[in-house]
Amino acid sequence: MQKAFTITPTQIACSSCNLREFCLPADFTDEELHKLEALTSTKRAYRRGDYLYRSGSKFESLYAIRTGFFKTQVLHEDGREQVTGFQMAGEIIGLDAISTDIHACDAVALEDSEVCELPFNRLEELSRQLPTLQRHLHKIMSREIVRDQGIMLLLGSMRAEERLAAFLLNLSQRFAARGYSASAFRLRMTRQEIGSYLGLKLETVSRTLSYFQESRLIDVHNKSIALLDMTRLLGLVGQQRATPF
Amino acid sequence: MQKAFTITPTQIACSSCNLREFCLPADFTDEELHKLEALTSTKRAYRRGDYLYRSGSKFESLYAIRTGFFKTQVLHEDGREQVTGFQMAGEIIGLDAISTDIHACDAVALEDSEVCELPFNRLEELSRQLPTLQRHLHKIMSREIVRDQGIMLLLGSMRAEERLAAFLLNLSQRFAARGYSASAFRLRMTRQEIGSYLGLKLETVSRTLSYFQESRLIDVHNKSIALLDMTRLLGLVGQQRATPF
DNA sequence: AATTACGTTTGATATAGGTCAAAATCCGTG
DNA sequence: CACGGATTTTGACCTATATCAAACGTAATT
Repeated sequence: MQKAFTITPTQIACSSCNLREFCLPADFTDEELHKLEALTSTKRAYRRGDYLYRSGSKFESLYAIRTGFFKTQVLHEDGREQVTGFQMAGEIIGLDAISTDIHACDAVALEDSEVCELPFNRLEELSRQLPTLQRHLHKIMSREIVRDQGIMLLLGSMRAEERLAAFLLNLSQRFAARGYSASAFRLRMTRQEIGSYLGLKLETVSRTLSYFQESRLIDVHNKSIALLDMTRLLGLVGQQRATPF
Repeated sequence: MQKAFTITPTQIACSSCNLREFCLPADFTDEELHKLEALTSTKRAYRRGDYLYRSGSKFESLYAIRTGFFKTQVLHEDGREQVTGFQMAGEIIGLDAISTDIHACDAVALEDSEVCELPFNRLEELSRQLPTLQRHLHKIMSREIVRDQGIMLLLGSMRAEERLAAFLLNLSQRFAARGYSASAFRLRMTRQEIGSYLGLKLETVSRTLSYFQESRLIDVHNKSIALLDMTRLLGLVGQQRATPF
């Protein structure tokens, strides 16, 4: 059996799954590591456009993204859709389904991706035995709640420019945390999907990006984007309007 | 020792706490019931305007609302505030703090209220021993995630009328679930707080309510409100605009 | 009962972002 | 490489909601 976890300065990284969010503070016995390894062993590949799960389908497992990029969306009866999040490597997806045992949203791959399936029953069982894992699971769920509240703040009180700036900086941070460039990356989603996430129309997203470009804040060409001035971008967030006077 | 739980057709209700959300499917031993009872024994009273906890303070416990009404809000650096929820009897509050051990929002009593304190360490410990409790805790957290996603949909894609209609119907449902009238109740929050929650200015809230009143959908006088036509109100939600033709 | 502070309503006007439309660009496929 | 569909950009115009301001109610306080 290969070693399930490798030591890093402050954390243990799961080698089989590359689960940033699932990385755990140390001290497990070999026995426990073995169990954790077993839990995360089922991997699966998805092509761009594939559904990881659909709203309404039965909940069995959480999914940990190994590589790739997903979006989650809820569909309103009348056809309106709301993108509720973009998920990347190391993030856990499917938490919303625990409440009813039915998935409450769709999860769609935005590029070819790999995920680890985490059967939830076994995860619960294991987390009864391993307080560290239990605590970790709770933190992951809580973090999702905090994230959602941040989006409420964004949707409820920010102007288009602020929303977009916050969005770009958030992506930047998450790429950086994974060892990619914080200042240049490829957007995996369309303007329409960005708009849905941010509560804006795609035209507004496009216009605002163009405006950022003129202002030398960013450099966009289609899906490639470079953040040229993070400081000013950061300054934009939390500005009721562009410099009161 | 008084009996901790009383049987209802499908659930067990916690007598000490009146914890709708904490009600659990049956089969606990007396021993287990005793432990649950002990967990939920610390009660506390709050006056209108009191803070249950503040953003930035250390996380120790979740709180189950026994009676009364709270709001939770996050404050942005620049002074903007976003109300992230209104909580009533039987609901659990404080889940956001688990992620960092620091409260991420304020919780403020909107009327005189009573809460049960649930020390989180002991809750985790107990839920390791009682799978039913564990599952329940997970469902509560997941339900919060689903709720938040619903609000994202509301904030991201609904017009003012829809938002308000959805808001009123949501309150109505929750009052009804607690045995109060579904069609007449007192709003515990100001127009400003409603607006913050719904991503609208207080004037827009006021105007929209006035418009609903003219349309004989509701009857408002200050904080007392009666829903006169729930069907039409429901029809409003999910309408891109008022009857296309 | 008078005073004050706070919350609400309503009106007039401004504006951010939506809508509709056309052109430009990108990308996958035969 | 050329085609066709999807995505993006840009323009012109419109509207829902914000903003500013004033009057009005309501509820707590003395």
